[in-house]
Amino acid sequence: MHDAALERFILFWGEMASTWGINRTMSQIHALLYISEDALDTDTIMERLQISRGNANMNLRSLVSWSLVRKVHQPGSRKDFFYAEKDVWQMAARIIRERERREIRPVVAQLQACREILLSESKGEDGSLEERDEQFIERIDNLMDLTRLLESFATAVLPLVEDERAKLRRVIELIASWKSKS
Amino acid sequence: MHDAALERFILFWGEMASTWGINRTMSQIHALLYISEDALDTDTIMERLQISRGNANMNLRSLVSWSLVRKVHQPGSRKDFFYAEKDVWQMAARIIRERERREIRPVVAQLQACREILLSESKGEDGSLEERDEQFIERIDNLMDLTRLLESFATAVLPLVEDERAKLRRVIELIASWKSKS
DNA sequence: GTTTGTTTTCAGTCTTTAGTGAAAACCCAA
DNA sequence: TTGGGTTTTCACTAAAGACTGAAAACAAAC
Repeated sequence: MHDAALERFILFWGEMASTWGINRTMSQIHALLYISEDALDTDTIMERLQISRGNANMNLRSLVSWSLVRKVHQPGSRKDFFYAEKDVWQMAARIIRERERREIRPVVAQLQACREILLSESKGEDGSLEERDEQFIERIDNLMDLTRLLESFATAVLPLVEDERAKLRRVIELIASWKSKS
Repeated sequence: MHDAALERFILFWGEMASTWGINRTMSQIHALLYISEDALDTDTIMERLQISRGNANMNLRSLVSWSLVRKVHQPGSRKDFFYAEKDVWQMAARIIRERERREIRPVVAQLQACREILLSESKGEDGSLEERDEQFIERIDNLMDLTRLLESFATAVLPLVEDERAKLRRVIELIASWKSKS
């Protein structure tokens, strides 16, 4: 039997997720499904992880929205079954894509907003900026550069993960883009 | 005055951090120090962010342990003052290094432990493994590969950020290591 | 349209994480 | 070694986030 190992895997996978700001239960469900060859239904997951139906439902939907798990039908049953992506490269790619979309992209917008507030509120009588404010803007700009690099890196690295053959070509492009930034 | 912009920057920087599993206040202190040209003392930070002494102290220490902020002395005062790293590339490098050390590195050890439990508990009478368990081990191994790639990527990308001149050389090595893995 | 099996929602509760503030420890100068 | 300024600790409290369970909504079969 491999129950002890599975138990341990599920627990630590959940812990790890929570240090990265991801819901613990969501990650535990993911761990369970990743190891299961078969698609599982909600009741099986509830029982295995000792969680409520609401909790299972919410986190399964969340996993589906991250494209890490998909709903599948099982002929002869009206229930939904859930099956996890098994290719770790695809897994990584999907996590990168979603975090980029949900959490990196909005940062540029926020920084831009700060920049605009600064420009509109900081102008002196003669339209010039104080040194202090110029420095502030410069630091905001530096963060924007960093954020944009992260974004472009994410988009550059994704096809690399998803399509083995495209790897080298994309890395070359990546180097070129780094060179032009420095 | 740039107070509205600073306020906004501090708030959203804190929000962003918390979606990445980083303490909100720690990140707000960091935002404040990053924008300040001068080193600030604990009381100034407490007053500016409306937080308690204990909270300020704890999070400042944490920022120092991440190498994002350093304690500095101010001649004529017995207080500690705090000054944030201003180079965003250094900042990124330090965050990557710490997260790698604290949160990626232990994953390999945990996965290894799962693997060992599996091997020791799953052997049949004849020392062979069931198909189910072999599949489990294979999936654990795939996660270990991914984790190791993340690790090696982190170590490869760090000098690249820290030393502009080493950039190309390291990327070349990176490509080589990817090639040998695929 | 009704029954039956299933999923979804959500107000209330629980758990976990973060923050407070006062007391203790620390540390230097006198 | 004593005193005053400063930092650190920690038991307690507050806030945030996650979970529950029962009721409502839904959907397929009859």
